[in-house]
Amino acid sequence: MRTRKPAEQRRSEIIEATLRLADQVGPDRLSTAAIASAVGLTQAAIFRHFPTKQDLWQAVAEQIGQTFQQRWLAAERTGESSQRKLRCLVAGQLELIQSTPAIPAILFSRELHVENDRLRLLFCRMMESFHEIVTSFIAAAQRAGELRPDLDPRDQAYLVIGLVQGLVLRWSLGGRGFDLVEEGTRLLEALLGAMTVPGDRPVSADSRGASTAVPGASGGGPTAAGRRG
Amino acid sequence: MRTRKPAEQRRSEIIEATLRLADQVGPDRLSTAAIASAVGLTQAAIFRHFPTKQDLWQAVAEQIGQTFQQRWLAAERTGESSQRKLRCLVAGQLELIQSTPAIPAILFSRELHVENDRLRLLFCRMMESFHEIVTSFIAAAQRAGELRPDLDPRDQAYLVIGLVQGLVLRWSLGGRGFDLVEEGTRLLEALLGAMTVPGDRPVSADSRGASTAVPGASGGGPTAAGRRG
DNA sequence: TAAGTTAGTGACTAAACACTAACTTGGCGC
DNA sequence: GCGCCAAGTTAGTGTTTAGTCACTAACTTA
Repeated sequence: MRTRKPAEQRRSEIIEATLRLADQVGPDRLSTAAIASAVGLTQAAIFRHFPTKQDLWQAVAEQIGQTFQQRWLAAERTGESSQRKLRCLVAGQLELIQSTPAIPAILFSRELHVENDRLRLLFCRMMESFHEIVTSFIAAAQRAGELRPDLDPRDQAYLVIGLVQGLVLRWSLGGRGFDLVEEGTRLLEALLGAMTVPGDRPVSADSRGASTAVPGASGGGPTAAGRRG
Repeated sequence: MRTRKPAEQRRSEIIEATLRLADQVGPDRLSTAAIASAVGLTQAAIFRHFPTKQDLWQAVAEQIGQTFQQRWLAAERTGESSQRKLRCLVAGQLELIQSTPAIPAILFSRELHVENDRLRLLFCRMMESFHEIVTSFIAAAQRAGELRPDLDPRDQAYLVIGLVQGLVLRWSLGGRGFDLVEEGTRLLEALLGAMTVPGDRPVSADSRGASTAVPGASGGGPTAAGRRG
């Protein structure tokens, strides 16, 4: 018994270690023993803080959910144009995933869904929330004349989400050989290009250079080295 | 020991059972014992046909790959317009996934990738092949004036793939509460709408009614039933 | 400083796992 | 109808897993 810490601190240490290891060995392959040794405890100590392993996953998922929602609110609060807000939202999402790659690993892991219905529903609601926000941004951009008004914003929102998810899967399968945020903003530009009348892109044209330096997305983190023009 | 079958037949029986069960319990949670009892053998018998479990997964993955490529070639061979070919391709992909839901489960499962690099590379190449085909269809449609020529076909292809993958994830997380092909063709229509100049959609307009009745896509049978001319 | 609480340990369990080896038998060619 | 061999069985192996339990050291407070 080396150090002794308050339960709350240990809890978050365990959650953090779980997130880190889930990426390395896979969520379902991850054993309590591996988590314990990463934190610097015995395996039994894990069960003092989480009665079962499922409870640990639940806590991990809730933390992910909170982090996501925080980001989304930040994107919503920026006083930018709706189209820029959308760029900010997508870039933020990709940044978060790039800095915590266990998120797609857990999200994609069918193991967790099979044995933990609560977890599946939690992720399902998260996706729905995200869809609602994207839809609202697109609808606002349409009303503001920034995007073609003849397309259903809810369907277009699914396209944006699919862009993110497809990109993350490709990034994940391909050994993470490219910068997620960079490629994502490029692809979003391609989609926004399609959602704009040809030869008439007032917002996307003059903001293309600044689109990567999204407010609230840089912030000194390991990713997003400020490259604004 | 009831019946005794030739090895090749047993092999495919085991592969089929593995695919079926991988969906139900999750690819990594799936044990050789469960596979054996599903086929009607003892657990040890599995290892007569596959030296290790990884070899079994390899065989499963190769079968999936072959089925996919067969479908893609079928879409390529239809004498339709490029835009219709694209619809056919996406619908076929979604049909295959709907009839074999273990495919995304295996594809998404990070477990398998972590311990089996060959498998990851195989899926990676499959995705690249798919991307190439979609790109070629889009480029051809642009040349034929069916789609806006001012968008990069490779990026647009990634959007199409993202559409499929995002949709499948949503379908998977949401307990498969909707028809994958139906929702997919609807969403593809939304994307094609964006890829077309507003008020000028010659191909998508007159083919919208027939777009769900894609050749080789409907059919009563589970897979590619007879597709007339 | 004594009493109570809490974080952590070490040694354990029962089940599940992939995989092996020696043995047995069904079905084929002849 | 007989011999042979591949398909299949029985009975294991060693390892890994989540979870338990009795115990103890450290912190808190009256």
